[in-house]
Amino acid sequence: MLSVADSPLPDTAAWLARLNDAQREAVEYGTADATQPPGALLVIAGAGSGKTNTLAHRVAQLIVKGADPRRILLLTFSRRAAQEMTRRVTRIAGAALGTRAVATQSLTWSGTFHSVGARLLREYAERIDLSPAFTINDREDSADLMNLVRHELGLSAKERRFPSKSTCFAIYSRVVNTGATLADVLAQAFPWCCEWEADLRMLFAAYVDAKQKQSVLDYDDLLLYWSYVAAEPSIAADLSSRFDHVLVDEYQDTNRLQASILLALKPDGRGLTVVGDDAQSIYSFRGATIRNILDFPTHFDPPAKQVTLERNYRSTQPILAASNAVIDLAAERFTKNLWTDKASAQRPRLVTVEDEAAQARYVVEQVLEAREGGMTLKAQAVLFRAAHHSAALEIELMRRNIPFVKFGGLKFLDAVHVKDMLAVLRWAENPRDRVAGFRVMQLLPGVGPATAGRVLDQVAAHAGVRTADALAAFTPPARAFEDWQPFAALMSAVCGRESPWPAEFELIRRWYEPHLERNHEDAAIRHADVLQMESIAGTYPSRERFLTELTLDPPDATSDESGVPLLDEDYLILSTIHSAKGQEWRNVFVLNGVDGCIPSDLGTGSEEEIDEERRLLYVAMTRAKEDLHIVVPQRFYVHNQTHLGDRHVWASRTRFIPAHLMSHFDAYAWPHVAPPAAPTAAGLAAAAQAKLQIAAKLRKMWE
DNA sequence: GCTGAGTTATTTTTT
DNA sequence: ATAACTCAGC
Repeated sequence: MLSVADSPLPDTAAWLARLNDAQREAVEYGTADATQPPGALLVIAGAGSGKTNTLAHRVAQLIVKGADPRRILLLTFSRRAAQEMTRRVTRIAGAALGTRAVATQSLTWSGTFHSVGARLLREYAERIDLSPAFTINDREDSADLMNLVRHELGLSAKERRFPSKSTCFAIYSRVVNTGATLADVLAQAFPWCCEWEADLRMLFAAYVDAKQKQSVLDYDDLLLYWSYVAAEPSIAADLSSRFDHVLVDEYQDTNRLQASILLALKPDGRGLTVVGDDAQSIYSFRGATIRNILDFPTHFDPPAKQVTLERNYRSTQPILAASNAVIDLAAERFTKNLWTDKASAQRPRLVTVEDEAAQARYVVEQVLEAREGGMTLKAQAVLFRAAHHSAALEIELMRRNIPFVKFGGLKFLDAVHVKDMLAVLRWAENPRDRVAGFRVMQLLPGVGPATAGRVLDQVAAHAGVRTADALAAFTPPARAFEDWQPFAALMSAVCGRESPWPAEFELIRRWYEPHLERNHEDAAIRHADVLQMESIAGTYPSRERFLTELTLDPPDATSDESGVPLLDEDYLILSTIHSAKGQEWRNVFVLNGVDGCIPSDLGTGSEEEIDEERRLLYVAMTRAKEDLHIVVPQRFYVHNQTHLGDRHVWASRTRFIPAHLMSHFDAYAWPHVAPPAAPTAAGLAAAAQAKLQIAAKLRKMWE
């Protein structure tokens, strides 16, 4: 890793001077003349090594050196990363370009794979026989469509229960994203569904057929269609020539399909930059494969240039040492070791508490103590493996009136009332969208699946007739008679665009209000959500943009979760580990550092799965800048995990921190039962060993 | 054919 | 705690 010799500092622009040598090498590689894209570049960037900053500087450098920002494609995996990246590129390039900052306004092709895919597909739709007015189904919608198709095929009336709609969809999605066969996916990830292989195959064929007939795409289709477009000879050249530079963040989380898109865009790798960290690959359940990043260099001839960022700017040395020790036990050898010069006497804490309630109290107490010491709530975060792990803590926080925001878990779009409203809009936007129509009509009392199905068939049969007219002509069942007229009138108004966007939203809301009132005890709270939606709707230029962007970039939570604080207030961060990727906080708590949570009981099938769980813990630990607490409840309450009902289980410390790593931690019990004066390493090791053995024996009983 | 009550099974993480 | 399915009653 040399670079100083190639680009002596005096020649380097001042705005690059703050980067370290490796970062600067990554930024400047092949940019002497940005109109001549260099060969492929792989940046292996460890946690906290300034990855986003480096990528942002590289984009800025390309622009400074003459690249056209409108011809730069900047792809990230998550929406949050996309926003952060765009923000930083704009700021850094703005500073570097001075008065020419206007140029950065044109960095238009920046976003998640899915959102960029959606934009491109709308442009190319006509040429691939796809309606440009296609609507996008989120996961729930897709599962609903799967369900509809399943009933039509008669797969619901079997002796043994068919997999649930979301399981069916998860299987389908995995097949698409990994490119593996259905049989392999079932065997590896869904062994309990193997017996349904033939039926599932039939179901998926019908599902694809239904999507095409209805002009709806699911998330996977955005990638799938894109990859086909990119491979289509008549379009490929046009598509790849519109981007001089393609930069990809979080490359370790891309799957086969995404890699194929990149290769189709830049077959020889010229102009292609990917950044990632193999040690932070935690999305294999979505089909992400670590091979993408490991094999990247050799895809090209000559092989891609590789730069490794190993200096960590985030965490103290003790935190980093513990994290390195954890990841070091992975079966696969990793490509780097992080270092820092941030000294600290405070080792990460490993705190044993009695149960989840005590865990919640411990976190609250520590958070408040830190805040009294001057650390804002926003500088602190609580991380956990699964969204529901924070339930006890959320209750405690509400009880004590501590504001918090939760990332991951329940989504705004998952709330029934939000979905109802959206279904009306989606059906108006795309009359062929059966899921939407199906949902809307069943809001009317007296209309069930059968009636709704009949109406949809009639609408579909009279292709030429406007949906609204077909509705008006329909004779509803007697019980739905009163409500039918206003409903038909509403659809007529909305489909006919009688009131412009966003006024039509209000029309729909007024129609929906009585139904909301009738169907929900807590209508008032839900109504507030609908009103909030209405004001959000007003910020979008059109119904189509509103629907697309809401599906791809959903807001995080509904307002009925007590106290979604205003943005300028201080609040504690609660987040799944997955959603915490790329973030950092001064004070980090990791909940349930227990076998069964990390690693999850569900993910201990194979060596690869276990290693992925290990990387999850690594990601969680490396989020901490100054203080890291891993909390280990001894007793753990399990909900209906088996047919035995709720019960307590005795948990043992996560296997990822075995006895010989304990020297990296301050281990103590809370509240202080016995003073942790000098817990000898041997004593701790023996205790841990005993616990592990008992836990293993208990598990063995059922094997 | 619709609704609501009662029964039974339910695998986490995200675009 | 919830979704999905079945069945009795209208």
